Parts: sequence; C-alpha cells; structure tokens
Amino acid sequence: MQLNRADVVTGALTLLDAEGLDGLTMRKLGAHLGVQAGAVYWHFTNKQALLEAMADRIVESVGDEPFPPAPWDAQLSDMAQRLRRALLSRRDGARVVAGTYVIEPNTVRSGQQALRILTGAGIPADRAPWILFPLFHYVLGHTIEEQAQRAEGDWENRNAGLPDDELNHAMTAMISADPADRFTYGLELFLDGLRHRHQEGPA
Amino acid sequence: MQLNRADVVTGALTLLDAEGLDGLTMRKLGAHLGVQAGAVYWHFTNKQALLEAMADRIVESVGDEPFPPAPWDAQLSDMAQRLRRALLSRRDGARVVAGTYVIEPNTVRSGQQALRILTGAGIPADRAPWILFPLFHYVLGHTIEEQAQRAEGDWENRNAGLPDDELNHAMTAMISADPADRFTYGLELFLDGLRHRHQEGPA
DNA sequence: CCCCGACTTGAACAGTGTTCAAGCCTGAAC
DNA sequence: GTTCAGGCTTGAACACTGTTCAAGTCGGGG
Repeated sequence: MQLNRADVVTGALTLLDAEGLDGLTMRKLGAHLGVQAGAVYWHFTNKQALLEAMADRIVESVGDEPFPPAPWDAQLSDMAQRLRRALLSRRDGARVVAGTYVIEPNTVRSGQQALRILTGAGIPADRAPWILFPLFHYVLGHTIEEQAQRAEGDWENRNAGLPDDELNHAMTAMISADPADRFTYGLELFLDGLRHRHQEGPA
Repeated sequence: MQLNRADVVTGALTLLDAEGLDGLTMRKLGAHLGVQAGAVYWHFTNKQALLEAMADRIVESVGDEPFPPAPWDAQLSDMAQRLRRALLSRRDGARVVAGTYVIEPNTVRSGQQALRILTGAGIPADRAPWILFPLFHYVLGHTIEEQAQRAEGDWENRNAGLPDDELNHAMTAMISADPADRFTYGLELFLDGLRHRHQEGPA
C-alpha cells in the first residue's frame, strides 16, 4: 500500500489526537500507517516539515467558507472564534501551529482573508497587519494555555499552598470558568480598542 | 565541587543562551557544570522541573522593583513592557515560560502585583484576572514569534514565492519593522479597549 | 514482458531523558 | 583523631528519539 503526502498528514493528525504532541514519534506514525518509520522521510524531509503540513491542515477550516456579510468587527470576531475552534479541534493543536512559522497555502489564504476584512472597513492596508498579528498572538496564547490546562487537570491541587486571599480566590475562580467565556472576554476587550480607534478616524 | 539548585538554574540559563532551548540537554548541562548528567537529577526530579525553575528565574525581574506612582494604564503598560524584556533577556525565553504552567514564587508574586494595579484602579477583584490573562497571552504570543523570527533570519526569502500584491507587501513591511514598535502598537490597542470599558463605569 | 522510477525496508548511527547501585567526600560527634 | 552518616556524585546502563541509506519491492507504461 502506497502513501502520499496527504495520507501521512491525515494519519499524523489522528495519531496526534491519540498520543498528544509529545507522544507523536516517527516510529509510532509508521506503525499507524502500516509502514516503516523511514518511509515517511520520502514524503517529508524531516519531522519539522511534517509538523508544518499538519499545522496548515489544522488552520485549513478557518478560511473554509466566506464570512457572511456583517459589520467588520463582527467578521473579525467570527474569524478569531473560528481560529480558536480550529486549534481546539486537534489535541495540542495550538502548540503545533505555534511551533511552525507557516508560509503554506491555507495559512496564507486565511491571513489574506482576515486582512481584507480590515481593509474593507477602511483601515489602510499597511496598518492591517499591525492589527492582525496581535489578534493572532492573543488567540494562539490563549489556546495554548487552554489546551495545556485541559491536559493537566489537577488545577485545584496545584495552587493549594497559596494563601487564600481575595486575589488568589479570584484567580482560581477565573481558571475554573468556561474557557470559551474567558476567550470571548479578552477578544471583546481587544475589539473594543479597535472599534474605539477606528471610529475616531480610520486613518 | 558541590552544586545546589540555584547553581544548576544559573548554569542552565547560561547554556540556554549559548545553545538555545533545543540544544539544552542534560549531558551538555552536566559538562557545563563540571559534573555528570545524572547529578542534576539529585537537584531536580526531571528536566521539566528544571525548566519550571528556569522560567521562574526569567520572570523574576518583572516584579523586582515596585511600579512608580502613575495612572493605572501606564503602570499596566510598564508591566507588559517589563515582561517582554524579561522574556527577551534569554534566548528562547518566551518558549521556556510558555512551556511551563508555573506556580512558583516569582511568578505568583508578579501576578499578584499586576492584579493589584487593576484593583487599585477600581476594577473588581473577580474581574481583574479576566483582564490580566489576555494581556499575558498577548505578550507571550508576541514574544514567542519575535524570538522565533530572530532565530530564523531568512525572512526576505521565505515568502519570495507569494504574489506581490498590496496585502503581501504590507505584511512583509510590518514583519521587517521594529519588533518593539509592533509590540507597543498591539499593547496600546488592548489598553485602549480597557480604558474605554473602564471609563464608562469601573463595574 | 520488462524495465524504470516511485516507493519501502531494515538496520544502523548518534543522540536523548532517566535510573540506580556503588562510591566519594564533608562536617559533626565522640 | 577517628568514626559515622548523609548529602552528593559517578558511570554505566535502559529504552527511546530523529535521521540516513544501501538494498530491495512493486506497479504501470512502452
């Protein structure tokens, strides 16, 4: 049975869900594909290249369907939510994407789509990336921690030694809140700044 | 010559600067400390524990000196800038900190300090972490990419294959801009949202 | 039918984190 | 001044990692 690039990426993502990023080894991937580890190296020059292809696949769904007509801030919010969902759709998805500086088809396409939302709102093209990157960094940073927290699980115990003052109480309360709510709150904070700056002159 | 925990962390950070995170191995660390690799395992149960101690040391300087009296937003901006500088002070510093869910002395102390800035501005204690975490995620996400970009170097060539339209041009223009400016721009965007929300009622 | 190039094997290489019995070395107790 | 105990280190091993490569297999076109 012969493989192709797409098969390898699909198998690698399935294995990622089963084993996590740290458990994703070339030998296990080979076994999962019914093939020797070395065979993968015919399709990808090294593991890093494979991870980049995986990252691109993970991000694929972000640009799947066009953004329905809506105010620019709603569209941008939509995109950020899609990105988080895409990263969450695979175990350690955020870490996979963060570990690769992806210049691959889907990633570039999604980025361009996001930029067009901003320029469509009257924001100059040379300012748009300055806005998009912070947003991207926030989504990535949040989702990395969200998935790390999911993997650990023992959150109640970890800060058992801390003094039980008001601030630590607020901290643990937030940590046990719904991650989706936390994400949306931070996202809205960022969008508020954007709306505020945009209304007082798009230049 | 005997070691202690602090010596090991110091040596590990020196080695980190020299070799990067991927080149930081227990054997090299042993050699650097004039000791066998196994000796490190008397001081730290495993490499992850060592990395957590390193992360805590990296973050140490953030809470070094108190924040000078200033409006709350200026103080928060100051903290974010300090955090970025602390992460940049060591090669791959951001990745080291991102890879560890640190509940260690310095990290907790800095976090509390930041929360007090917010509560001091009249923000309720149970809202403060909801604001602090997105800010933290942004700083981390930005600095990870900043250090990754620094390590790669070949940015002009990587997107050579892309069409030379206006959006890609704006993208590469931003990528070659001063990272400090990019960081501050995103930070101000976030703070704008915060100021906006805060002035229309701190509750 | 054969052959060529796309693909796979199987074994090896150098390196990784981690473990552990055995030893050393130091500083306190007698 | 000698003994003793513990903190600390050694050195070798274990199971595993990514990566390479000569040699082999296999399928479809001439």
